Amino acid sequence: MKKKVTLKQIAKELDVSISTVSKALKNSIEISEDTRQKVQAFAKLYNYRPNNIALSLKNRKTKTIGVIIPEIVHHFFSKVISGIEKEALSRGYNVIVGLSNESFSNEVINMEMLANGSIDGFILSVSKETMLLQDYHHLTETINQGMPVVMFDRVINEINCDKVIVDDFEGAVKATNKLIENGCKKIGLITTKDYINVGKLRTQGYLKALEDHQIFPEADFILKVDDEKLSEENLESLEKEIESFFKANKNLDGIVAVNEIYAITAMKVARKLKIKIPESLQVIGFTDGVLSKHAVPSLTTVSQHASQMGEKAAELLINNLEREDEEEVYETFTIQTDLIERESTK
Amino acid sequence: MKKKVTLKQIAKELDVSISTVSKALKNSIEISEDTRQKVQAFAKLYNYRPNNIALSLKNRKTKTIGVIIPEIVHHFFSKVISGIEKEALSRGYNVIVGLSNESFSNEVINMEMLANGSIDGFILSVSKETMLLQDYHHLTETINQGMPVVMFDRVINEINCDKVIVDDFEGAVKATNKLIENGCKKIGLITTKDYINVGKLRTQGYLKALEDHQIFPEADFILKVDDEKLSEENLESLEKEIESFFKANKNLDGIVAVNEIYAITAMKVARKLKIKIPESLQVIGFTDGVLSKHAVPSLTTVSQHASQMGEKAAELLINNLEREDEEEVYETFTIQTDLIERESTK
DNA sequence: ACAGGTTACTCAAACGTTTTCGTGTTGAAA
DNA sequence: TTTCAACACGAAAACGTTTGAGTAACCTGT
Repeated sequence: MKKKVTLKQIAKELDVSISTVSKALKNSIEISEDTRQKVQAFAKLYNYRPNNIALSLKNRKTKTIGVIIPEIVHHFFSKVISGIEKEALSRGYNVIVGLSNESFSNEVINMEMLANGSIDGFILSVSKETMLLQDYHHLTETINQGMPVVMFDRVINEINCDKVIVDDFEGAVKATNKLIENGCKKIGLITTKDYINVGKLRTQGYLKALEDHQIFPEADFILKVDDEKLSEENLESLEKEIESFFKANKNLDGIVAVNEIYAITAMKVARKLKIKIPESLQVIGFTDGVLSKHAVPSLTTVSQHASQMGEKAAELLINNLEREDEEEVYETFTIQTDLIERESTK
Repeated sequence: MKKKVTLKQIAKELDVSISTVSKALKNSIEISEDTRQKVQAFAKLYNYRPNNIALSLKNRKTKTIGVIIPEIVHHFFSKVISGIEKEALSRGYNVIVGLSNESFSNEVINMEMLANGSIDGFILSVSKETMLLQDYHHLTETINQGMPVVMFDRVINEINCDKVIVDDFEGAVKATNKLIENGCKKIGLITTKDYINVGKLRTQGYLKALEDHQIFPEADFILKVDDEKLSEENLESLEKEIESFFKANKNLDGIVAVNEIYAITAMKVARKLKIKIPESLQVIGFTDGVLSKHAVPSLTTVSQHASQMGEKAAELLINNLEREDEEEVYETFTIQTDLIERESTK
């Protein structure tokens, strides 16, 4: 077991100073051709690699970015991470992830753990609890300490930083328009409670599209799912809610759902109620995940280009980190959505 | 913007030495009650937090573990990560992820990036390409340098380190037995090429179960999917392969598929061919992901307890890191599978 | 009054780098 | 022979922390 070799050890072996070794490895002209070769050969032989931690300490930067997300077992978020990772790797950065599990305190703990020198900047999407509590002190504090932050998807408007968001409003408009074009007259919406920003925006988009087509929005056609009681395991309550929603509104011929699970579950319930898709009910979801692709019928969906979001977020952060001048102009980048048409619409 | 405060700054402000500040904050008895209070108050006021990087350098350990996986947009792997994260957080460790994207060179690059001091140990599942090439020098080298490694799921037997594996063999036996119990006579297997270890083991389990019940294994009943040409987007080739497999073996009444996608696709093809599930064909998959849960009919599946795998892997690694004595006894921990019965079997 | 013992601190080294500045040796020009 | 640049290298500081060893100042007992 040969431990990692350091400059000091090389220096001792070759009977030169540490500085000489360092310079030789950097091909400094201060060092004679002779010693340079000797040092480099030796370093290669012992597979010398500079110690990252020492470099981080010296340079006051770690070349690592911290990512905090609510959960990772989730197509959207894992896709965003893979986008971040891709961009990070290509620019020589590492990615360290923290999971908040939708909990405020976990989010705070994770950020504090990372903010003490471990990383150069944050990319994050806040937890539901944080949005509910509206307590952003951990965000303002880290930003105040001079650590750049990029928020994505679930962003906080009051916080002054770079942001990458999906054009949720426009996505919902597109989806709703599509259904209207396809002849739907009674379009239902399955959405979340309003404190989730993206749910709210999508709801607004849905309403806008109706308005544009002079369709009067029926309050009954909107189901706001209470997903407090909804866990990965407990999907039955969701099914029940949707089932009574369908039963209460038998004449629905189109559904916009603000996420994949809602859409898939709606299709499942429709099947149970012998409602034919897409003949008598057309369904459009959000988030182009595995479920949409593999469902039967496959689900028409609004793609949010999660990977692209991640890449953009990483790009903004790294640009910020590597910018010389300290001008603080924050950018909000909007990712356009695409409607991916599959079998659940005509 | 107030930058992070250091010991040195506190020392200067209070006109004491750095050591005094450090000791005062650690409640050392060497320091008088008076100064201790003064220092602690000041530190609290300025929200002092020790710099992690400096600590890492000093202690020669980073309290960070590196995780290398083939891809993250994948229910199994993201679940493993969440298990790792959970255990890591509770023991004060951070998690830094590298994605190999099933590529050997990416795996090597990622490992090299992290092995130079950034982390204390690795948890990894090797890429397909690595298994194919059978080039493990990056693994042996890091282990030789004294960096602990824990492999999970896709492990290399030749490498001497802690391992966490799924009892793939037994899982396949259970699945196959279940089908036999349920009255299936002609059970097909949809599997991968043999170089994927887990695919191989599951194939062996399938064969063992048949043998135990004196059922002669028909070579025709085994489909080895060539997933070189299979991407996330390109699922049609898979569908075609399975369709011709079904057409060539019309009398199949049971299917064991070694992963979720194969199983779901098999169900999709069956539906297309008007084969009723579970009446005339029963299907069991592996990996209890979202697809299994939400498919119609929902899929009976062999659960691998991915999250538990992650936790165990992290536990093994951290135990190893924190063990005083250097006894190198490597453990291989096997996670038992569970058969989760749903609608795709009788 | 003085040895010996507390008390409350400071010093300095160490972790592994990079980099500025300093310095001894050489060779050549004056 | 003197002077000065060029060359090749070393010393030391710095990043932020911890910690063992060193040291003043004071107190206690005889």
